[in-house]
Amino acid sequence: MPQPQGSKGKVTIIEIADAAGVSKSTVSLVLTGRGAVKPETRQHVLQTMDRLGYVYNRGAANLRNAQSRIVGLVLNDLSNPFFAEFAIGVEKVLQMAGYVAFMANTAESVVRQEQVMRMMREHGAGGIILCPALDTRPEHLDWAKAAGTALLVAIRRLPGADMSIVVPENLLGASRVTRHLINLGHERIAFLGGMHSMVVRQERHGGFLSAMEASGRSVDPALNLESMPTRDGGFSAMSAVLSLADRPTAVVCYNDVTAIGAMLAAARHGLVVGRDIAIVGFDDTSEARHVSPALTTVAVDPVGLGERAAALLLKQINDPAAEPESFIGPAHLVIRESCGAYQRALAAAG
Amino acid sequence: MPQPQGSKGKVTIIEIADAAGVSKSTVSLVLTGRGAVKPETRQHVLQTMDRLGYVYNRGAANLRNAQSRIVGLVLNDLSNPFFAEFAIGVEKVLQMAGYVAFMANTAESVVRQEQVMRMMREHGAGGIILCPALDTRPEHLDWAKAAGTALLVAIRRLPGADMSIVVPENLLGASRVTRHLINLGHERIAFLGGMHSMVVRQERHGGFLSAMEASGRSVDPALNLESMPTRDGGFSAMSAVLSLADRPTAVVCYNDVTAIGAMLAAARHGLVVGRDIAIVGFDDTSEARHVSPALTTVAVDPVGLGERAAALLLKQINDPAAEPESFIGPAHLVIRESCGAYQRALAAAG
DNA sequence: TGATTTTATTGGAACGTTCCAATTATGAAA
DNA sequence: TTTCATAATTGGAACGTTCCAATAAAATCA
Repeated sequence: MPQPQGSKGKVTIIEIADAAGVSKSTVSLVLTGRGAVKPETRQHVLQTMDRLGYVYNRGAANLRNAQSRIVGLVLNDLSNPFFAEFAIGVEKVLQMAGYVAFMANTAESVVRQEQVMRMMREHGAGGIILCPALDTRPEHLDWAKAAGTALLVAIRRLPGADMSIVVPENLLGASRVTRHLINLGHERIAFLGGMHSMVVRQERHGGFLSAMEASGRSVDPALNLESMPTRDGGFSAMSAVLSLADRPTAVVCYNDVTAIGAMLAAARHGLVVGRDIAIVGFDDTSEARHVSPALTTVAVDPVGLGERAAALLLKQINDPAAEPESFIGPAHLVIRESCGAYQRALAAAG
Repeated sequence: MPQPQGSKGKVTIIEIADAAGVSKSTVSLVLTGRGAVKPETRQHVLQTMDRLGYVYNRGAANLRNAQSRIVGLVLNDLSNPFFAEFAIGVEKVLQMAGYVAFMANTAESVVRQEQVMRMMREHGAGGIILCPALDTRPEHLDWAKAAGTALLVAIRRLPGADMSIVVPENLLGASRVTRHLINLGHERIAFLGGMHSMVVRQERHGGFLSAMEASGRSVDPALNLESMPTRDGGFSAMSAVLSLADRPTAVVCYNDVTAIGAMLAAARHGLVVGRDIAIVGFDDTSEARHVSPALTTVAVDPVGLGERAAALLLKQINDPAAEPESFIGPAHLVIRESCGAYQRALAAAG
């Protein structure tokens, strides 16, 4: 049985060498560009590769020199556009650096997270960017130090783990948007959404508290409500708030999706958001812009965070001795309609 | 200089063998589970691995048996939530099958697409799911047949390429939503958005035409407008339509994002969408639900398409001789407010 | 020209695994 | 027991690459 060219058994460096009449070492040299090889030889080898449809086997190469140029990206929730944009940023800089990325979605499951990270390691990932699933414990990540694998935690800070981190300025962002509401004259302000076990909530709620306290406002514990970080969660938390005897006049939400749920609930109760009640979110997802009234929120540039995370990881990979480093991404206020600032300005002008 | 355990040089099968007092072959057997090995031996080897922090080197293993369990996922636009959800579906079934996925975003660039596919191949991807960038030519994909790599095209059909395909029922979906408008009594209906070179547009426009013709409506070529498939594109195309002397009463848009742009333009012209004019989209992205008025559109279940694509690719990988296979995913009408059906029903009832 | 440096090329031993054929241990049948 | 069959285990040759030391060819210098 004759073997049709390139049908099954991949063509190797040796076949290239034979076909081009040189040694495999020479072919390797043109492949890696490391040694000195006569231009005409290089040319000839190159076109032989082209002719035979050669494809470089990095697995084999890595076996010897261990520099895989693969990194893993592990996301807790890809269905959230925030993480999708984060992924875009990560992938962009990796691609430019000649790396390729494994990607996995854990859907908040620590066991899936464990599985995919192991898988990625087995396949030779030289580093991993992890957006940790909800109840990830720092000790779950100890293998990284032991194995010398670069590991970077992003978006959700992992308390107690000393490694590189890329997160947005949750505290400052939340305190800014709260201060904005205070400046608009609100006294009773609620904080709504997210579960208290979430670090991100702790940070954002911390920012909320600090702004409240800085302005001398009192914080009513009845106005601090947890919920799942979903639209439905926001809806029911807001409904609960509205059934209170002493309603708040403004609500700071854990993130945009809970804020949108909260807006729905407010509308259902016959309130006009932005006039009868102020609602603000966090993240500035694209939905924030399109919802009606448009949502006042805090923008954190997920693409930029992704780029930063990737850049930091690459640095860590290339210099394993480097100290863990942190990047805290800026968070700026985006004023739209849901806080009522625009209406108030109109009223003031009129 | 002593070598601290597990610091740099990864621990190999041989070190496990030595530590456990067996041969590397035995270790390999417990690893692959292929041969017969005494339960107690297996146990002992297993815990030795655990103790020394062994991680399986699949690269090395693949060198010999070539079954990489890696597949690539190449997306033309991850920032579009539609593709993010598609990716979720793909990744889910891959993960369940014990595969790991490379992921890359081409941002509609064929050269990036070429690069990442080559990269993935070099890293041993056994198959690739490709959502092709805009002007991908079928001949760009010829390497796949030659190299025997499983390749599946998703979402955007590639005319002239005979390979497995997973796409939604664009034609039927568009004809359904058009028929819906016709049933609501509309006579002059425009088709708006997308460039005519896009296959998806051709299909959707085809569906539009077939519904129009089936109902005896005449189609005015002036009511067929191209635009970039973006919000801005939708906005300007809609503006152009509205400046026409003989305006349409309904507009079928290429997809949700152009439809949302069109809604903005209509509102800017003082029209109330759903009352003064009907606007419908395609895809049922999450924005469709949240925009106001909520967008009537066609849902195509991107997660399901992703799952199907992955399943099909795995099948193809495991049986390379199999014929190319196609899956055309269902597309069903989602009636919300922007088409005015609800108002019309109210009016009829009152 | 011959001696010397520089530039190109090359075999062969790794790298961490699997697989085959060969060997040894175990248990059942005689 | 001895004899077989069967179950466990093992050494060594692959797999496709890189790297090192060694060699061959070409260029430079006296």
